Amino acid sequence: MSWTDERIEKLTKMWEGGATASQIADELGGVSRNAVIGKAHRLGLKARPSPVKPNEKPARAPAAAPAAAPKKAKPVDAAPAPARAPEPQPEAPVARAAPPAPAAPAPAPRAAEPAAAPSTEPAAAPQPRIVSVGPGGFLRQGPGDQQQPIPPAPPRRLVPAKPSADIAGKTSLLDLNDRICRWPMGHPGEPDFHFCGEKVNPGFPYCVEHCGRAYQAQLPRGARRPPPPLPFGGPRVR
DNA sequence: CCCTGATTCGC
DNA sequence: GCGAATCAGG
Repeated sequence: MSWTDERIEKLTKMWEGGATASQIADELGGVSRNAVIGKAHRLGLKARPSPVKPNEKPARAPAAAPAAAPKKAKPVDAAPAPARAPEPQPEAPVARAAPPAPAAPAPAPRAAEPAAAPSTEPAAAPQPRIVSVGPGGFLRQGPGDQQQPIPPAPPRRLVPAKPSADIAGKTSLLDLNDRICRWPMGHPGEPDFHFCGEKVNPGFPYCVEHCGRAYQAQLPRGARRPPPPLPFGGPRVR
C-alpha cells in the first residue's frame, strides 16, 4: 500500500483526533502500526503522550555503557568510535567573557511579595481596585493584579465534559432504573447516545414496543425473515 | 504479556 | 520515503 493523499489525510485526521497508531493502521488497512507512526513522524505531526519517558535524553549515544552489553551487536557502527558526540556541554565556560548573563532563571519580576513583608502595617490596605474595560470588553487589570498560576489544564480529548445539548432531556445512563425502558438509542460514545426512557412493559427491561424488538418468537425453519436490526444498530460500520 | 509511541536504520 | 526492528514506559 502506498500513502495516497486520501490515506495521508485520514491518518492525519485520526492522529490529531487522538486515535492510536494501531487504530489508525487498522482503519487504513494494509499498513502496520509502525508504518503509521513512522509516517506520522515524517509528516511532522508528532507530539502525543508517549508512554516513554520524556526524561533524560542520552540521544542514542549510550557510549558510556557500563562495560557494554550490546544485546545485538549491530554489524554497523559496531565500533564505538571514541571520536563522537561533540555534545556541547553547557558547562565549561572556558574563555568566555561573562556579559550580564542572566544565568539563573531567578524569580522573574514578581509583582508583589506580601509573604515576606514584615511591614508593621497589616498587609495590603484594601485599595480600591482599578479596573477598566478595554476594547473588546475585557477587564483591564492593574499592575500586580495578574492572576498567575491558572493553568487552564487543556481538555484531555474527545470526551464531552458535560452532557451536550444533544442529550439534554434525553434519558442518560444515570437516569436508568427498572421502571423505564433501557433500550439504547444510537451508539454508545456518540454525543446523542441515550436510552428509550419509556415506561417499561412490567416485568421486562424495555417498553412494550422495544420488548417487541427484543423478544421475538422463533419462526419455523425456512420461514425465517431477515433479522431485525440489532440493538445499537448492529455492528459498527467502518 | 499486552498495550502505547519513539527511534533507528537498512532498504 | 518507507517500515520492521527495537526500545521503553504503562
